[in-house]
Amino acid sequence: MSHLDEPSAATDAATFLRIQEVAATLGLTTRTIRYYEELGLLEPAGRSGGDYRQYDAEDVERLRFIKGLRDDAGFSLAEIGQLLEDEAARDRNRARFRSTSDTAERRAIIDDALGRVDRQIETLREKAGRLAGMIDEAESRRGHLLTHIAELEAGVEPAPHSHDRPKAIATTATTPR
Amino acid sequence: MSHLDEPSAATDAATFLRIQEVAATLGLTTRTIRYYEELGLLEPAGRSGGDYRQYDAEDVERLRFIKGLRDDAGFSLAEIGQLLEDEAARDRNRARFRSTSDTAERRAIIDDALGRVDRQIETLREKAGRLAGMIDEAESRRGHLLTHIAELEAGVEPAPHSHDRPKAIATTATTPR
DNA sequence: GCTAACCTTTACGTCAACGGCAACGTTATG
DNA sequence: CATAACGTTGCCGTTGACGTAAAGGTTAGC
Repeated sequence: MSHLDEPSAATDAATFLRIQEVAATLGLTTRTIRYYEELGLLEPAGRSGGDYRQYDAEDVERLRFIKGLRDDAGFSLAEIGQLLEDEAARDRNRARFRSTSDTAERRAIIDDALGRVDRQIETLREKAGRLAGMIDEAESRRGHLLTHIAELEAGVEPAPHSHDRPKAIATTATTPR
Repeated sequence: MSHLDEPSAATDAATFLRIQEVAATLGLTTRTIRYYEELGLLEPAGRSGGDYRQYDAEDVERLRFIKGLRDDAGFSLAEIGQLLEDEAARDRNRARFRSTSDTAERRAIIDDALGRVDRQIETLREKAGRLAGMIDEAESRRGHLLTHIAELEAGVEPAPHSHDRPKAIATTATTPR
């Protein structure tokens, strides 16, 4: 650590993480992180003198979000790329944002970002809705099972009811497996 | 579920669908359906004399459920296999269920199925919970953007703040979003 | 009973999402 | 300054989830 950074450099190195540390915190592999970068899903905050990737807290958050979209929401990396294209554009906007003093333009940029986030939220809500539908369906099946139990409890005789699966087709010799 | 089976079985063939019809109704390909069968995710109700697969309504429902688990919940086919191993076992149980008159045993079988369905529901709820968490997170980001807009509306002048990303090393990387 | 449209199995091809080397440079530490 | 531990790019391998084509057999309509 003989580099000349700053006079009061105590937490310098701590603010940046190397790829292995990031991978460990998030439960990913370094290969996966590099692959995501290769796909354009993220770009590390910086590089060291020897070209080591340096990640900051924002990068880690972004990766955590990506992992969530992958594991929790089940999106493909291509879809995730679509959802994040937004923020990538926003990152590029930040330079313009800082370089302009025009309040109207700043407002426009933020409005733009807001629209993108709203699209993200809607996409997630859509998925959550369909998932909720599936849960309802499963609970319906559960209720049906409970009904069957109730029938048994009521002392229903094992009558030879015939609402089971019909034998087969009547064309030719049916093959009962 | 189904009405009484009339002796006048004119809709015999109609109750069974061929693979292409199933694929069309569900928006799948025949290849996909055969592949799922190959993985043991389902088994068609029967075969015709010429070995054509014959699907009934229950099969279609099962396939729709599989598709939901894949698309809506984002499970892998292996995970889906785990979740359905349940129903596969239940199917096998149905034969025993019908063949026994022992109420206690019937009760045991249904209880077993109930436990499996409960596990399915819990798995789905878990996923829904994590998805809800992500939505909250996204909404939080949205709120933050609104705050920024409010600041602009309040007439905050573009002060030369210097908490942007430096080229190499930062002092305190508090990520303002 | 002929033909088109559908089905069967078998097998190889493909694309996404990584895993796992090799060959080499960088950083931390005794 | 030696050396282990970690990083870099590059490239090939693998697995999951199918697509696609071949070489036939089946079913439905005329």
